[in-house]
Amino acid sequence: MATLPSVAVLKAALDNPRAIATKPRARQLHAQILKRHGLSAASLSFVLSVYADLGLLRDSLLVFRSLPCPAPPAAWKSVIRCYASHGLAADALASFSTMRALGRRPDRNVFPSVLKSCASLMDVRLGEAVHGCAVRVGVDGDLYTGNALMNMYAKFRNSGGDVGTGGVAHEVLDEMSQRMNCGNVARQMGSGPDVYRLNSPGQNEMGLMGIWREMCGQRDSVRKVFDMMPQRDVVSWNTVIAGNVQSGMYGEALAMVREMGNANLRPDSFTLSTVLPIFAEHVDVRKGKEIHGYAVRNGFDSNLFIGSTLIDMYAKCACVADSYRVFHMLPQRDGISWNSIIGACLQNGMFDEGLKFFRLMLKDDVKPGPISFSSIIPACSHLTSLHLGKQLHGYIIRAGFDYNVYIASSLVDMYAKCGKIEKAKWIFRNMELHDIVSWTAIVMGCALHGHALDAITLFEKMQMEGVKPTYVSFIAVLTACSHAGLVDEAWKYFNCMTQEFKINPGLEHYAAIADLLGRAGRLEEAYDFICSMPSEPPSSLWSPLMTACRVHKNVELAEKVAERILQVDPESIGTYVQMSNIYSAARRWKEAAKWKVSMKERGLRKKPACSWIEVRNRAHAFLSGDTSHPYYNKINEALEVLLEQMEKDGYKPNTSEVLHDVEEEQKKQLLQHHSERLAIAFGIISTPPGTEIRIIKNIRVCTDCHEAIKFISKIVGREIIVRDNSRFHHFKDGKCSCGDYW
DNA sequence: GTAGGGTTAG
Repeated sequence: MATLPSVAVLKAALDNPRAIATKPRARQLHAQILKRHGLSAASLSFVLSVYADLGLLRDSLLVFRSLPCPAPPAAWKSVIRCYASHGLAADALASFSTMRALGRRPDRNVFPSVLKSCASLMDVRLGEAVHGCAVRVGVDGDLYTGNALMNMYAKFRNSGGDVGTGGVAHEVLDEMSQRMNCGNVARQMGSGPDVYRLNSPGQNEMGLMGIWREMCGQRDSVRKVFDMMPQRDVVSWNTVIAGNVQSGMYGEALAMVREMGNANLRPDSFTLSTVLPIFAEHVDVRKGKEIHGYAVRNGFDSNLFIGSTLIDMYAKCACVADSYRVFHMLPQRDGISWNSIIGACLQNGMFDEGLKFFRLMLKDDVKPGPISFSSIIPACSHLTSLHLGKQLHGYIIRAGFDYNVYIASSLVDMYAKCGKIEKAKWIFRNMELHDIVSWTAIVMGCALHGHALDAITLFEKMQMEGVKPTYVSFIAVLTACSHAGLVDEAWKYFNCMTQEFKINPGLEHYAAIADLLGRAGRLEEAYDFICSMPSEPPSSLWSPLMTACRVHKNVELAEKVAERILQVDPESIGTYVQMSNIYSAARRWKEAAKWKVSMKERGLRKKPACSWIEVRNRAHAFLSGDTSHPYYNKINEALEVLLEQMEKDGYKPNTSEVLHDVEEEQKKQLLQHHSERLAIAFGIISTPPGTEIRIIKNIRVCTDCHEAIKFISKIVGREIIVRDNSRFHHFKDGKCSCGDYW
């Protein structure tokens, strides 16, 4: 049992309350003081300040409520500080109001907490009122108060048009003054300041002009406070610099870093981690490295904040190797360092590595937070790993993160990309709040699964709910139109985007329209449309048209397109392959061979068709004609049995898809062993009857396989879901969800 | 009183 503190210890504690560093010690002190000094307001408010310093909200409130009314100013200060440090801004402000209503004069120590609360509630008017109050009390020249003022005004300025949320605090105040008028403030405090916590957002009462005036005003407010401060420290400079960075005023921010020197202040770790994101955004590794060097010379490189900012900066500049180096050099790591290195991998398309770091993080006993999950779930989407995604989803639910908008959006995307569109829709429906990203994710999901009408309906519903479509969401809705052959709708959205929403169409939008025209067989129109682009079309825009030319057997246009592609991208493997295939399909073997030879001469190799399937948590990959799988014999046997039944049901192999100059029987054999058929046959023999089979393929399904899979789905009575490089096909009962349009 | 990591993209 701990011994009670002696009189000497107690005396020491009174001189230096910060020496009490633990909750039990604080409680001991509390008990001792009660024993020696009784319930005097002075001694209790001393205990209160100790509790508040330790951030013990409950204890602080208990002591506060036991104080005789009205409480001394020091007690108010402690409670306000405690509320503010717990992020309970509304409670902090309510207490501040009550304190003033009771005639307690605030001193300079209380303003930083109050101003911070105004900033976090984004309450511009209240913030200005508190500023006025600080001026009247005569503490606006105080260093801490000045710094807090600048921080607040910078936050207001950077919030852009979000001033409306300030209504929350207005309601607090309105309610406060009503209660004040009713008289019994002491009774309210008795029931605890919690009664002031509100959850309904207020309305924006300010007109556009008002907001505009406020914004212009705040541009200067930060600077005005800065200029008028009688003394400034590093924090003052850092605050203004951070404010500038957050509102995109990079030039001014960097100029101020240089100016700091004239004021005899050296940039510290705060300054550096504030300006580093500038170089990340501008992809300027050279300048970023200079800062890194400065950090090393000044011993800041082991700082966790600098570390994660550096990792992020290098990643954004595509220097992941440097991100790794910084990460491994860190003497210790927190959750954010891990999130940074995971994010660094994912931003650079290194999904497996990202997952590796995620596992190491767990092994290192660092608990993944919401941000870890919203970073790692997209890795499952990219790798189409439903198994892993489900596992993580389970973790997310257990941790209670499933209501986080970021995470929910990434889950919607993950399930859609892993073939589970119904699950994606279910999660979307159950989200309590839909932002533009979650809407876009579900619209895109529907588009990929060929649910074009759902996609369009959702896109319209989104706008009815007041969410403005963006660049990316138009890509999603155009993709939906493109996969369903909805040419008129696509044009409608394309025009609506440019004219109504003033969004400049990007490559992706052009690609969707061009792709659509091509698929619809309007090849010349597509060609002209691509040529109408304001800048030189890249090869990625032409290649869908090339595919369309192959599908619609238009050799002449294909030649024109090939020429355009090779102009911008002479190494385009796809073009050589496509041209060779197009000539083969036209039985112009000589020209086909010419393209193949010239491809070989350039040392270009075609990427092989590959299909894979997850069975019992393992991925099994198959190449076309692949005999290497341990169960190959069984797979082949299954394919034979299936083929027999398929032919009885009326399946006729479409050998025109085989672009080799070989005998008819051999062509059938080649078709029979396309990678997707091997994967499907393996799926049929290694999973329980009746369950769905999910295949992923790296290139488009050929028409013959598409036809064959329809028969197979009916014969085995199972749903077969095939994801190719652009969309999903759901085969069921002899039909495909794409309606044979893909 | 100041600082670091996140979701959607044919």
